[in-house]
Amino acid sequence: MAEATRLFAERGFHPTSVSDIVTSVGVGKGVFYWYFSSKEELLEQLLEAAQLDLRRAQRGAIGDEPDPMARIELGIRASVTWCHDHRDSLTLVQFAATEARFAPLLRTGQEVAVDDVARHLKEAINSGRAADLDPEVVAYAILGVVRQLASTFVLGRQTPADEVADAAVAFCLHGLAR
Amino acid sequence: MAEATRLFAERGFHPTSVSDIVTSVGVGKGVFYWYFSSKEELLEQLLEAAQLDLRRAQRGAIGDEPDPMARIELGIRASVTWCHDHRDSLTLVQFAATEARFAPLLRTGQEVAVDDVARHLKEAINSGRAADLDPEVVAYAILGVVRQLASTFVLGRQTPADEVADAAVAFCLHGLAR
DNA sequence: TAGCGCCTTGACCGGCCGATCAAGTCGCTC
DNA sequence: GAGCGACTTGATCGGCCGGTCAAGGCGCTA
Repeated sequence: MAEATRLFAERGFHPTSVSDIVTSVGVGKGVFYWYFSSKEELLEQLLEAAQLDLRRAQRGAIGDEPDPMARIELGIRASVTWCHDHRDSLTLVQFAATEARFAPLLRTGQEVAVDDVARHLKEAINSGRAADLDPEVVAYAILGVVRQLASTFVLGRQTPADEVADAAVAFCLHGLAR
Repeated sequence: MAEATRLFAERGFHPTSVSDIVTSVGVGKGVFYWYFSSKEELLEQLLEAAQLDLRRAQRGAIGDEPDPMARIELGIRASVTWCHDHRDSLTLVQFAATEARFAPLLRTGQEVAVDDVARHLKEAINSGRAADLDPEVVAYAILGVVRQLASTFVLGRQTPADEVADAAVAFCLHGLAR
């Protein structure tokens, strides 16, 4: 339920009771436990759906672009846009990452995404278009930039997604030195 | 109490009860409420102490280095090292950032650190040593890189702090493109 | 209309947890 | 040693919350 995502994101997972959710949706508590076996399972499903959706957005944006550097850029842009369009999911993911129970689930999905980026990077390094750094480390660094800029500027201030994406791409590609 | 930080970090804030803490420390519950007015206040104090300590470490590392680019590099290295030496505090900060009650406290401290970096950046840009990007945005991007690399490699795998710091500096300074 | 299974309700339960507080203990001063 | 204030104890309370369940609607088939 999208409504549950909103509530969790707005008030936090622990402070939001099952009663809150069902009241806000306008149903009885039983129907909740008919569809989900527990409050935690609901969160797991929300997280899985969010990850799936993000990856679909990334894959869609990349399409069959042949240039590995362009693929990375398109992925970054798609991620920022996705964060813009799914603020609540982003908040939820960020919370879940701090809970030992849910962290493994997220880590798995994150590793898949990182591996993807790292693959493009290896290709770019081989063709001399990218610096010869550890692709995995760089992939995590990119993830960090996107995460931080998205949560500060997209979530916090209401900066337009494409401005944020431009900044993220510029920084990731060339760093700050001249 | 350092013990409380450990417990919160290990099991999470909400799942750790006040009883857990006092039992683990080996005192009665009353003594807890003698020193802290609530469980939340304890967390606030832990967070404030952590932020203060991190900033002290950064300031100490930077010293009176005249070169703005070198100041930024020293700051990055000091941050990674601090994360290495205070894993529990880092975990705690990451959690607190996702709770609406504590986020403002953290944001304040974060803004101070970001402003610092942004100031060095402006200086570097004026002397032509850094690219002409928005200093604030770049400062947040650096923060994102440090955060992500620290939590993945320092917290997760047991990568030595200086290796992680090297990678963070290399990426932040020159990006991934060649 | 009788019977049945899917879905829904919301009062209720058991347990936990943050917070309180009456009852101390200990060390200090006069 | 009486008195006092700083500190500690742990039983106890009130409330909340995840989860259960007996009861019933509602639509279907026969």
